[in-house]
Amino acid sequence: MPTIKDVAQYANVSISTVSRVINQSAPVAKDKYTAVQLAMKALNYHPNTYAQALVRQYTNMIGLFVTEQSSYSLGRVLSTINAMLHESNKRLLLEVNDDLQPKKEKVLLDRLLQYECDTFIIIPYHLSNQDVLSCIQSKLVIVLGRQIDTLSKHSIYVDELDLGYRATYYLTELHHQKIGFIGSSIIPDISQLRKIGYMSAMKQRCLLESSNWIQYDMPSFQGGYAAANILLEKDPHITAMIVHNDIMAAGVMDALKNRGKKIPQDIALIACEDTGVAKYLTPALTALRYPIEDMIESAVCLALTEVKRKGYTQLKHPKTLSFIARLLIRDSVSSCLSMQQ
Amino acid sequence: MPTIKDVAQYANVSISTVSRVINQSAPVAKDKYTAVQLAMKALNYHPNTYAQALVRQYTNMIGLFVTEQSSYSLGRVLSTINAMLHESNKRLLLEVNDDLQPKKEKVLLDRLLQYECDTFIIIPYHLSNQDVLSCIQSKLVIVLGRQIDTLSKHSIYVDELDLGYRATYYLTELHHQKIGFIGSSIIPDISQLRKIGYMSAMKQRCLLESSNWIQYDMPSFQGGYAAANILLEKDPHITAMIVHNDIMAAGVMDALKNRGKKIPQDIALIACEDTGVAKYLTPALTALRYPIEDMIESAVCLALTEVKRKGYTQLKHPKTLSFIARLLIRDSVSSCLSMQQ
DNA sequence: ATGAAAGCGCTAACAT
DNA sequence: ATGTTAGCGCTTTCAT
Repeated sequence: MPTIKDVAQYANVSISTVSRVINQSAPVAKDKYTAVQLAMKALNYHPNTYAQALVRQYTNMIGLFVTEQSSYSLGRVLSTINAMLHESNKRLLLEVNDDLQPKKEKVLLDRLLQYECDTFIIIPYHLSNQDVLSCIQSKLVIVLGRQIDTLSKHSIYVDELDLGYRATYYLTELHHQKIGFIGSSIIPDISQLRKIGYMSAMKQRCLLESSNWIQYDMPSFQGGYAAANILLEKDPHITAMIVHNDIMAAGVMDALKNRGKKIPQDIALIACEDTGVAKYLTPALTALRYPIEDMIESAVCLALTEVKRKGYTQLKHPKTLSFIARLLIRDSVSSCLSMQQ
Repeated sequence: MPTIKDVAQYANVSISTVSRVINQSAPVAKDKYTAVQLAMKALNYHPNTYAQALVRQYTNMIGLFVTEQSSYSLGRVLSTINAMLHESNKRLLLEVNDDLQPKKEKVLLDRLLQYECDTFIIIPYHLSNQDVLSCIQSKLVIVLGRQIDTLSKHSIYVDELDLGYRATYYLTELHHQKIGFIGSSIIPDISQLRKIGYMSAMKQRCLLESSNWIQYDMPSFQGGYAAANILLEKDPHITAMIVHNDIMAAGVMDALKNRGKKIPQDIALIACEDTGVAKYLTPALTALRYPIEDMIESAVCLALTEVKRKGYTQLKHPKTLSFIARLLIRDSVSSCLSMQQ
């Protein structure tokens, strides 16, 4: 690999001059300027980012922590971040955990955070807010998907209470009254908020509620399958279910099929998260979808504005850190009035 | 951030001694050793990887290029790589392209390759082998999913001819004779190999083949939808279809449904790639699945053994660079004999 | 066994 | 406008 010295030699100038063309940090005479550019091209020179980072004290590297099979579609998260970082000429250092490895989450997160990134964007999954805070220490970290008060300027999240409320309200508008709620047993915070929304919508519509209608399980196909069966054992008269996510809902659908229940004729189904498979299910699943792209965009804006360096295109600070899920109406919900009772 | 100097001061030793404890590169007296360790803990010291990289001339960083919505499940790829790199204490620098941005593929790949990674693992998508080679130059790159002769030691791929052959053979065993073939119009190399496999299986089973049975389109839901319609217009007597991937197959299923054709009773369906949604479709889709985990494992082994550094756990060189897809039999194929003609 | 010092490739402050 | 030089944090000779 050629170094700045090689370029200087080739172009017959000092290394400072080369540095000046690279960074456009000071005026350089035209002839020397082009000579340097030619030299760089001829030698296929690229500045060593490690040497730059060492002296500049910033790295142009953003650290990202995500979990596979979390509430977000990994592909959307990554390609959105990547596109934005590309524009800003930043690089992405990635640490991915597997959703089946809850214990590795802290280890991997700690590992990532010890690296010399300018900022970190993390999407915690199993970790509690408390654990997240303890990992972060004094580092510059943007947390996605959690509302953390002590990190109010740096946490970006979906209003889960609103999400639960709206899912429920939508069903009640279609005259459903006996509505089951299936939450995730491993991310109780989020399910808790949604449940509050669910209950407040039920109350507002003057509907009864019953603990028989609430069930928690793993956010997996198997979890959904199990939870749906339990729910229907407890109360066979349920006409609708709100399910933690689409994967779990696929399990619910399988359970309903085994019991000879048709969707949406016998049971309406709505998923609180669309990880991407919802539209491929039969019937296509009505679901709430996180505005991932917007959230990521805000996160990256925050991340980049925090790292104040000259010459950056000033990114506008996001107006809001709280986002609203969008209801995607597909084919798994119909009016209770048209149901085969 | 504390530096090695701070640690040295705190522990009352020279920075050389601290370096020796960090790297275990030379014997250090017990008392000083523990003093240094205590100091590192007390100051929460982590060596600056940039400074290390600069002097060592290697970075412990692996660059990865992938495309969202490629033939591979991004999540599986990333979490497998990450787990392996974690064991070897390497970091992952990621560049992701979007499958809808074919032109950005070269730009992003070039960008990645100019960074100071020890090795690169790339999974090209739209790029031709020729383009890939021109990007690589003299860098240490492992290519996944392509059989590139001039890179024979560094390319890891699935035997696509075998894949096409086996998909076809499986259908013929179930007495299908008029078998449609839907390929991808944007990755013609792979479809071409599969088609050769398809034709050779047809020939071996003494079956006719017709150009009416072969169709190419975009590897998307819409592409599958369109291709299936064209195929059935050309020959309504087709009893089975081999489709490029499961997403495309979902489109095929939609087209068939609109035409009142039931799967597998009227048409058998098999996908050449399972990106993760196959099992959620109705009926669950019989598909061939790339052995992603094994391929990634080989890629990382190759990548790490190429970077020869002392103290590495010697990873065994993979025995083979060519992999065989696995047939996952689900519910979208039944015997032609049992069909409603 | 330990410390002093050179140097990895670069930027930036200082001369000129 | 351009060159000289110190120093970023670390590893690695080279002395001792």
